[in-house]
Amino acid sequence: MSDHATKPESAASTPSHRYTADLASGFEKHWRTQWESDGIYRVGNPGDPGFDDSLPKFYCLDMFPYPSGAGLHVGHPVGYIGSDILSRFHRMRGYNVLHPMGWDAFGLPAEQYAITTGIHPAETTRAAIETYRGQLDAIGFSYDWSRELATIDPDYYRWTQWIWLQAWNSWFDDTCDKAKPLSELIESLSNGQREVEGRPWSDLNDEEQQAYLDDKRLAYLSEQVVNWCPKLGTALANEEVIDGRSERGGYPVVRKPLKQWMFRITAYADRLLADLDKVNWPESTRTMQAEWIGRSEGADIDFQCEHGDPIRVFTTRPDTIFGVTFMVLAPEHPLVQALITSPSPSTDVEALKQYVETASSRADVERMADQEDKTGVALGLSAINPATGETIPIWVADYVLMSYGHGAIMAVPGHDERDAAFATRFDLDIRTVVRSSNGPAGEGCLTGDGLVINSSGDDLSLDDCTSEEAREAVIEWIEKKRIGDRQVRYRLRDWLFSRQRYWGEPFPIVHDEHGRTWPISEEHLPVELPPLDDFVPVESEDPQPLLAKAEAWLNTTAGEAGVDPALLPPDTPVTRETNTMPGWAGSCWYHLRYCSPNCDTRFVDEKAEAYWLGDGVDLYIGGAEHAVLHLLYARFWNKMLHDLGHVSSEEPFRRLFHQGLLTSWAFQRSDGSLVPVDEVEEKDGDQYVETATGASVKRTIAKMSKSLRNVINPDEVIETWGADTLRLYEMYMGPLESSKPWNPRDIIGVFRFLQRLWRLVIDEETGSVIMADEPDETIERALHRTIHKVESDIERLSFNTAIAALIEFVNVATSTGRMTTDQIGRLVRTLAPMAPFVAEEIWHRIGNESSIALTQWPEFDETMLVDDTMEMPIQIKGKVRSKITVPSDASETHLQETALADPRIVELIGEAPVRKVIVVPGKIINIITG
RNA sequence: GCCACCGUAGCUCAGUGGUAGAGCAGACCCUUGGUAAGGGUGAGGUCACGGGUUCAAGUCCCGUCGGUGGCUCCA
Repeated sequence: MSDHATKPESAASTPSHRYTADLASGFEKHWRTQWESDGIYRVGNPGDPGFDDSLPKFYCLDMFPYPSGAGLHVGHPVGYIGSDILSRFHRMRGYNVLHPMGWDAFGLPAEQYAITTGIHPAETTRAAIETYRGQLDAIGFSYDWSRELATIDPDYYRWTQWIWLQAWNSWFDDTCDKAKPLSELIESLSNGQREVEGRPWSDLNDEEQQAYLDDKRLAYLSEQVVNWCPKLGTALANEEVIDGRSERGGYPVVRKPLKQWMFRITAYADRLLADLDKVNWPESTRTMQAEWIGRSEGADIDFQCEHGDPIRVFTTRPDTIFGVTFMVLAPEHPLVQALITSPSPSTDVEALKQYVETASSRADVERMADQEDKTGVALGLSAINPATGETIPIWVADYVLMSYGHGAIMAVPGHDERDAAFATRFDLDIRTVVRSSNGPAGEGCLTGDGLVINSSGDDLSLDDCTSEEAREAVIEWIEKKRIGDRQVRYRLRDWLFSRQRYWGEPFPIVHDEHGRTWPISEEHLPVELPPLDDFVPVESEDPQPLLAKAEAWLNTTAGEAGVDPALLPPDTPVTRETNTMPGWAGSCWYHLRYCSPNCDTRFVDEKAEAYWLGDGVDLYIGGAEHAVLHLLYARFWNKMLHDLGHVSSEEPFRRLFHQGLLTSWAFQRSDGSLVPVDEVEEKDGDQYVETATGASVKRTIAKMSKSLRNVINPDEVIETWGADTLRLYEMYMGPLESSKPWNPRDIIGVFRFLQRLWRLVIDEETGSVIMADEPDETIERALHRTIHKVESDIERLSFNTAIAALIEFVNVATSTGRMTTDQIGRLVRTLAPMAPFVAEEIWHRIGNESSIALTQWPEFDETMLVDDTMEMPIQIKGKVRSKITVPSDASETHLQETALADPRIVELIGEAPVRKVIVVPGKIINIITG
């Protein structure tokens, strides 16, 4: 059999059955085809014929890729190889394994490309998917391709739109902390169980009712200041803005008021935070999400103002209230706006007006650039510190943000660095009211907790309290005086969900001429993207979504668009929503769709979902760069769908693992600039010079990127070495989670390992199997140890050590003798999850008919893990001085006697008295002398 | 500035309180003889540094230095 593998070698000297790249690629191609036609990686669902739902399940998910035109580089498959090993391992252990793959295919790059080339994003994306699929297949992944999906498929985004409508039709009930259908709210309003600010529902007119409901929805329309990126022609979510620049592309982002679709993710802040304790995720990722959600405990406090209403602030440090020497309002604060229109006599209106205008027009980049250099203007008004009764000035400054708390702060320059910088800049009072509990009343700004001092007033005294006690006392005091109360605040903002681009899911909603919104009914989904051939964003003061260009599609009627006639007469003229959903939409729920990718009656088949996702995805592997974006959004959608009864588990991804970044060598000139890899030559072993100039360059490690020309294509690696070598090398490089550099010179190491393994069992001259009739004892023991080691290493995703164990075994077996076919079978089954092609080939050569992927994982015998005799080191005072060979089960007494009788030990101890002998059976003997 | 992780052979990395390990590179020997060949044998270590705990520390604790990642006007 396997004559596909006996391709003659070009070099006459090479034995014709040696493991070479040619030989490997021959049988790799053969098995790929065979696996595909036998459908061995296909898995059914509960209820399907032959599907045994009493077996345990393993849902092993990869973060699906965005198929870019450039194709895969060797960094992409790192995580995929890891998850494939786990999937294959679990299949052999008797699990039903769901291991799917798909495409995150909406998004900016394809559209940016369309702008320059005019080629429709659908076309480039489909082509990219084909490339990716071919590249992934060559690596030998065990995906169930019958479950393949792409977020751009109308059959897929139909349900993305359906989920969005669920959110649009829901509200968050604070009293039980979960989402409910809006119909329940309407019912409790109409039957009088609930009122609107003291008014019965029936007293509200139609418009008021609508406005009230719209304000409750989980997906709602809101006019707000957004992160507008002129270069990308779209607004971005907070999570997509880094240091005032767009996450993709790094373009400047400015603040602009726009009417946008939002998600009420803040309603879930406490649950998203609390449930981080329920998942098996990397600590760092949980910390990042927790910090992003940013829970702060504190209090709201009202400060009486000279004129008008009191100013409400939020503070986490009520214990420092005696140290409040001024207040600061955000430039967008209503009081500031009011003062500009009707100024008080002491207000410098011109200065104020100018400051507010400058602040609002400044991009966030600038605002953040000068954190040290505080700016601000005095309002000419004052407030009263409720603790001291003193009059304190009110200022306006852009370091206070309207979007957090109440857009106003009580400034405590003695104990807050930002307030301190502001006070110093404008020469305002600084008062120390906390001292360090162990040190002297300190110089500088103590921002932590301590002991409260200088804090006594008429009806409140905090002196000598700890900060903790003082906080409680102040909260109690303000609550009693009814000037404030305890509060918890989150840093998390609602999620801006509209984009002004073309290549995304359209919203299933239309607007009537009165500005009211109407949903498309379920049976008319999906709202398909209209065709468009011009993708250049419209340049205008008021940003125009691209879909506005599709005029024929844009202006339609309620009936045409699919609005329920019971809601709106079919001939009502309506305009469609022109925003599209962001790239994150499709990835929020793809893990659900994989359970039943072709279900056309529901977004996911109920029984399939309950089986595969009853307790969430078992293992989710993907990059750490999604820690607060995709992973937070997907958790939010999952919770929402869970509340509405559509999804079983509270959390989507039970266990999460981040693979490390694959880096590559890069070369640097003496001035620090980078040189492409292909313009560098090696000299004298460890020196590198730039080919063109001969100047010496320094080797560094950098991300793989086109501009450095240090990108390695997996196709080329497979061509040169075979897919098994690529898989093994990527796993052998180091721990899966660490970032590590691709070093072409190391690949040959794992290739040689496969070659030695092959030579161990296949005669290189004849191609026949090298067999022993009787098992060799040493090999048998080593094999049991190897199976044990590989098994426990795979379970903890430590593939590099598992491979090292296999290398050791092959080295031992090679120098010991031959193996029986039974031993060879167990060896290749142990190898199969990591190097499936060569394992399959040998498996068949030793006479098996069915695929190795469908066999059982080999067993090991505990008693075979230890040898009969072992070498034990003897220490004298903690230093190894000698070694003895003893039976493995020797008693402590026997060990002690043998050790003390060892000639070298006798000599070293000499006359010194032995004070103590520590015997750790199986490990070590330590002799303590006087 | 804060948080997390890391520092072991020239490189990339294992190492579970108990003998310091692997692959690659480099050295030597054997085999082979035409462009990434095979086998074998040496060599290579202040486990970043300084303290502590322990019979025993690469491993646990504290500190310092260096690196990586993340967060950062969030009151």
